[in-house]
Amino acid sequence: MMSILNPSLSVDCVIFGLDTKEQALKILVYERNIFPDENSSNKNLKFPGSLVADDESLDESAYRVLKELTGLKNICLKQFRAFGDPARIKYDEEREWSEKHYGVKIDRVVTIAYYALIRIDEQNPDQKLIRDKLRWINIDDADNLAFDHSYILTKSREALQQDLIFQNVMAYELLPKKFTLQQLQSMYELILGSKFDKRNFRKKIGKADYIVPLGEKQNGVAHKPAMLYRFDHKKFERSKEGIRNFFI
Amino acid sequence: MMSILNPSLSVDCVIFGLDTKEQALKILVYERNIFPDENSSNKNLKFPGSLVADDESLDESAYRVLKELTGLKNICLKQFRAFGDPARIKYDEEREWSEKHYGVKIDRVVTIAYYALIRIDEQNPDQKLIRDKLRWINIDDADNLAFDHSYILTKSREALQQDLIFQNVMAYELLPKKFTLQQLQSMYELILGSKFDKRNFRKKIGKADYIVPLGEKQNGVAHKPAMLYRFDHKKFERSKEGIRNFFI
DNA sequence: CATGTAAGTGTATAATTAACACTAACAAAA
DNA sequence: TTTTGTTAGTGTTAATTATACACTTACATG
Repeated sequence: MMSILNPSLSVDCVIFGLDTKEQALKILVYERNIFPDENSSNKNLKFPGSLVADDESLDESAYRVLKELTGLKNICLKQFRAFGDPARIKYDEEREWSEKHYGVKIDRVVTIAYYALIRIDEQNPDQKLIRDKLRWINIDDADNLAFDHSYILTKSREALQQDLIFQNVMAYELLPKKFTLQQLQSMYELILGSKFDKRNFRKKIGKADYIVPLGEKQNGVAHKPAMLYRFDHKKFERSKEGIRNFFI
Repeated sequence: MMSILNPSLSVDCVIFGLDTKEQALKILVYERNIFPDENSSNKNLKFPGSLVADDESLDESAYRVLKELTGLKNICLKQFRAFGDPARIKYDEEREWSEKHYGVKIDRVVTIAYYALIRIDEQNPDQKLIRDKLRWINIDDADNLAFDHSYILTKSREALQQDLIFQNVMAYELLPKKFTLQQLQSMYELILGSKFDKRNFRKKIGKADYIVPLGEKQNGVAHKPAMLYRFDHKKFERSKEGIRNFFI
């Protein structure tokens, strides 16, 4: 039994996925069909989202969306910004689609935006649950999305970069359970959009006790096999308690 | 002519004020009288805020609040978080007050929170405009505020600290036009809640070209007069363009 | 067994941080 | 006019961290 949806409040989820094989950062988009002539553009693509039910918190709403639309759970969502321009809904077609979709009259909608990080991995059973209207697109191709979602994307990426640099966020969700240091470095590079020196990177990693080497190596690769590592969540949490001594 | 207020959307402004004389960080609160027996507690105190009008953006709404309630303008507001627990309104008295105040039926309200920084300064003419229901309270005394405003305060302070450390935000709004390095250091210490070494602090400041010494010194003080400095906004903006080279 | 490919490793230099104590300049009081 | 109290202002050293840079190793494949 669904509660009443608030017609002026929504949540939207920017879901970043790291494609380790393609070495690409992608986002999950929901495809509608409200502009039939625009198959080549992104006007039909939006982020997974929903109006907020009157008895749920914003976080609950975001997790509900994620679960309903993608089947994903146990992933970490982070609220990063509210978007409330009265003209966010740009086209009549979009408003009509929304009204039909939610069954309520819609005027102005303020959306609370979240981002999440997951890995794109065919071995990952969760992936099967993603519905057919959803698909991954490369983040570099994600211009001109529906509503103000391109702007939301820009802001989400800024927030992610900030969090990655300064808070060491949950970016490890993006990697497989066992990963190589090259994959780790590549993740940083993809998110931050810059390259790092391999040796210096590994020196830093060496100091992080929460990146722990398994005894194990890659196999089946046509080159020197890399050591596999895992991420220790407990040690990570403990390390984050360390005092910040930065200023200015 | 006022537009229609959205009964489920509000903005709230956490306004930090630096009292240079008292060396204290304060916040601006609005006093109501809905719990007559609670003069000693903070249950009657809330942040300046308002429901959002249907034709204004969130930012516009926040600036309107600020101007209507305090007369302040030209100060920088920063959105930092949305708060949407359905049980944010804790007491019937609060709901009744809100309904009477805004003249609409109120159920669940999601608030978008902003913070701002200003200096508390009797020479500052803006200060005269602050209305009688508003007053400054010391940030350390600000427990048990109305609604979830104590929680909002905690989060706003975290956001401010983050922004101060990592972005070098507009904290210079907190200082008088001409300030001493001691005042500057004290501002950092009050916001971040820790102490710094004077010499090391000044060494860092020395590298920031946007803190420029006026030729001038303090006078009338019963000790060696300090050099006065000013803040150069243009140089500051330029310096922020510098590439961030942090990672991990 | 030759080839291609990514893994893995060390050092020297520069830059930054952290810790630490005395003298100088003023107003007010004696 | 001298003394006292108070805050301003200043430099060095040692430790840590950041940066730049090139060759050898281990595997799969042909």
